[in-house]
Amino acid sequence: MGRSPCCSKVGLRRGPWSTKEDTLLSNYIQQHGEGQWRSLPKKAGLLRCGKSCRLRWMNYLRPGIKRGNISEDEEDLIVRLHGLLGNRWSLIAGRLPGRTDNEIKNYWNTHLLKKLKSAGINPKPHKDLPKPPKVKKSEGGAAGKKQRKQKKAVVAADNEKISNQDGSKLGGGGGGEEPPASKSSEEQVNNPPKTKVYLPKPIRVSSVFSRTSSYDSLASGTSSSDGGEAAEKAVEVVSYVPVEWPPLFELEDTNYGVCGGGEEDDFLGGGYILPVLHQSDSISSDVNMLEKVYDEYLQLL
DNA sequence: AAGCGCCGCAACCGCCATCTG
DNA sequence: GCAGATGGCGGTTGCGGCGCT
Repeated sequence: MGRSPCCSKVGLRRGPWSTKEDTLLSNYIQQHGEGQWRSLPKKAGLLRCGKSCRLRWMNYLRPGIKRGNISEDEEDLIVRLHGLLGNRWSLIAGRLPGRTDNEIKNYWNTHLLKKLKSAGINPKPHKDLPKPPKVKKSEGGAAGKKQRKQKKAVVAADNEKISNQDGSKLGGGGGGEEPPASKSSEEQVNNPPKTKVYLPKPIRVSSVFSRTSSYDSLASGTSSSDGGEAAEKAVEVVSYVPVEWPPLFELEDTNYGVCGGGEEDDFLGGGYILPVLHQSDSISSDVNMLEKVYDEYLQLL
């Protein structure tokens, strides 16, 4: 590659992971939890750098990871989220339970980019979108790394919430992702993070729009990233034209659908994409959460 | 069957934010 | 306030598989 190895230490293995290495890593993390990636390889008996271990775990070994077979609905959502968020793959991945940022990034670069281009659309990478401000330093001071873990745990907690409510039907995805070392959701409730940016909650969504409507909407302006102004962006975002609700997914998606419908906010174009929960208050809280998410983004943009 | 080129994906790298001492 | 450690993210690379000639 011509680059220097990420780890100064020589003698570390690189390249594809063997099943034995996977097993070692999985076993270690199951026993000791995530974290301490630097020291993890040594403790786990792996000749890998910590970063490599983390990547392998996050993208492949973590429970609940879905591999391949990205559905049209997921694809549609990716396109739409990319229109909204740009190349913030981790955020996009957060909306797709079981999908990793790496996978989505690859899928975008290999499939969707071509698809969009072949459709006469030139989706710009939205690099010129103003980056959302990073999460401010913790106000408590001592929050520290815990807060970052909390940030992650919020997602996990949300996933858990969903899975608890719908019986963990998310294909082992969002609900299945349970960072062993993350704080309990209880703790999240007691110590809500004071982050400015709400991490998107991985949810399973139905496609609110036809394929063409997504691509069309992209073509019609979402990709016009040169503007980049907040209002413009907002207009672009809400310029998606909703179509009639598609039938809810079968099986694992039976509990997810689309709420709203452009009555209030047009997050992701015309309707909230929300888990259809059984508890009405949960619905409203999620609506509020998404409102916050979207409002935050509008402000940031 | 062999050679070649393309494509997809796993993995790596650099950079940045944050925490800790 | 500073430096080192750690974790996370996005961009990029390179290998292997596959199809075409």
